[in-house]
Amino acid sequence: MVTIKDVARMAGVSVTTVSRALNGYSDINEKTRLHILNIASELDFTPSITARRLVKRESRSFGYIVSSIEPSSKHTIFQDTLAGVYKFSREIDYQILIFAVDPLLQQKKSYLQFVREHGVEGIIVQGIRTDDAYYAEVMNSKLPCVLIDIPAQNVHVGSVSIDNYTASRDAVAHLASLGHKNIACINGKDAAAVSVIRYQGYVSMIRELGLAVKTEYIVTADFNEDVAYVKVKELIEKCPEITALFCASDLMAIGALRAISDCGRKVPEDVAVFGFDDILISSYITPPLSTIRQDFSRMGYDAAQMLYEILNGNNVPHTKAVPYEIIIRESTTPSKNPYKNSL
Amino acid sequence: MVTIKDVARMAGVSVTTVSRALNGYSDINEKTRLHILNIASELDFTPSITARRLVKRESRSFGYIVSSIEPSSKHTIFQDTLAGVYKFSREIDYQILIFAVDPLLQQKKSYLQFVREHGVEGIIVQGIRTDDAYYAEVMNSKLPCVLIDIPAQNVHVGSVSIDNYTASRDAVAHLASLGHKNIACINGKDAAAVSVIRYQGYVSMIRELGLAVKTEYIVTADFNEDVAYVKVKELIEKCPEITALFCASDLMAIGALRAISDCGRKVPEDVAVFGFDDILISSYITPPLSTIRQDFSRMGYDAAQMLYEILNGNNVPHTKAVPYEIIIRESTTPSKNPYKNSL
DNA sequence: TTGAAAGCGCTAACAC
DNA sequence: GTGTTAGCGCTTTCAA
Repeated sequence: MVTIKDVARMAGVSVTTVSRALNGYSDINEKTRLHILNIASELDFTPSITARRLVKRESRSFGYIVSSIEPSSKHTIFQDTLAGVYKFSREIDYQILIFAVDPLLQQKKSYLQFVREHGVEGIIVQGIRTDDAYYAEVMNSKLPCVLIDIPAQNVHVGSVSIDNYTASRDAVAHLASLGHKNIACINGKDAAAVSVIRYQGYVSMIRELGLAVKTEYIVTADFNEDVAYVKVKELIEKCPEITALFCASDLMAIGALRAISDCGRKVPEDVAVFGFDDILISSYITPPLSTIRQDFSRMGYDAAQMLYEILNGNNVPHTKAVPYEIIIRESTTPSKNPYKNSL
Repeated sequence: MVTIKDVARMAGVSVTTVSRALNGYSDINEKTRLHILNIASELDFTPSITARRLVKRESRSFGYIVSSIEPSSKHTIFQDTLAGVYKFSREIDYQILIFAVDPLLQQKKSYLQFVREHGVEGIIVQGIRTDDAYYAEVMNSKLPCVLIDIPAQNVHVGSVSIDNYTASRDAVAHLASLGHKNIACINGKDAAAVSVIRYQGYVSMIRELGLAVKTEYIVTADFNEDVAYVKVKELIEKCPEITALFCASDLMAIGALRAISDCGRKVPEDVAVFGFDDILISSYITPPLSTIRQDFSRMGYDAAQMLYEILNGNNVPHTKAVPYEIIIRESTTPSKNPYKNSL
């Protein structure tokens, strides 16, 4: 390993001078600087980030804390968000350390231990629920932190998400514009912040439309496809007058699609189905799903950026609503699916 | 920040003794050890990994090098592999540093610089092609390295993948067992090692079955859905006698599905389609795709494990074939799709 | 404009 | 068993 010492020796200057030359200080003779740079590249010198970290007492690293990295997840949310986080981190030359709060990997370390031993400067948190122990730990520490999809903020905490409330209202309004009056809501779970907000959006638009909010039209399915299948089947049997479903996730919407089909109803003719997320499957399934598209890569990028600003004490809003898109496909509108004709 | 010095002072011992107590050395009085441990936990002391790295000159970290992190990828390969890599790394208490060789993030750093400045002890490489500049760099350096899906090995390089050759033969044999004689091959690209091998498997089984290998039955589509659509459309029009397609990836198979449908043919009745990978969409699309399932999480795990062994100079095979699974769905067999009846 | 010296937080000989 | 000393590779006062 070639160190700064080797460069200094070869260049016939002190270590200090090499350090200054390499870090672009101005109080150095241009000739010496060039000379040192030459030697350094000749020797193929790369400074040790570890040594620099130790002396500067800054790690230039962020933690990316996720509830778990599922090996065979049905969506690419983790990977998309990470892509965004990675992109911004790279721009500011920060490193990302992943920390999965996975009960399966029996937790030897607490989140705080992890953060401290690596000297992580801030963290981005995703996929954690408000009733999670880690959530409290994060909120109570004073480490700069940006939450994705959890609307909490204080002096060191920010949050990034789409405007779930308005998006849900948009979805319900779309269903109503198609003539639907009996619109059910398939929600996730109460411990998920987004669930609550999407539910509120649903209720508010139902009311605004002059429709009644019926408790039997509202079920929760834990963001799970199979649970949704069961719950929607029950729902359709109990309330056959329902002609539209607003689902708080695509996965649940896909379960609903199956349930409706198994009840002998057709989508969208008998029952229209609206999802949330626009995961990959949604455009490939039959019928393709109308949904709210979330740009997780963008959310990751913006989260990392906000974290950087908070870290540097810059006065920026600690909350950010990333744009979303309402995607209309055949699960709510008359079909033009080319497959229909050929199969 | 509480350091080992603070603990030493509070415990009334030397820094060395604290270090020894904390690292479980035996040459230390049990009483002192307990005392120090108490003080340490009282003070909420967490050792600095950075400092330890510097002095021990080992980073306990692996690089995970990918061609790019696509924000909206159509598969979860990156995330699945990372999950596996992460899992093993956690078991041995190593850190993962991601390095995306993304032309879009204009490369300020070379892979070697990255590796050296972080003192990464070994790397796992995925999604890189053999004509990639990084590939050569990796092979020429002597850093321990495990490649996923590239069959290269030497004293410091290992590789992990499924047995692509046999898997391809299985796929073709399956198609033949259904009575198909005119089986085309939709391949990826020659620079991808797996492409070449899958092609060889195809050819070998076609020959073994006593069928003719026809060059016009073999097209490449760059692992791309839309390219596959165009190529397959051409193919079907030119060679209408073809009744089965072996595709080197699910994505291309999905493009093929569309192409066949647009040619007025039906899958699987007129043309059977076989894919490769078993990405998520494949089971949700209509008709669901027969394919070879690859367990990327397992590949990531095994790759990390092999890397660890190589690193430690253990005498293990530098090549590993992870089990695959042949998945038969309706794109090659008569349909039982519940959707069919309801839509 | 340059260098000497101190030190970041930790580990590892070596002595006691 | 425990402490002293040196040092990992780098940055940063402070002097010269």
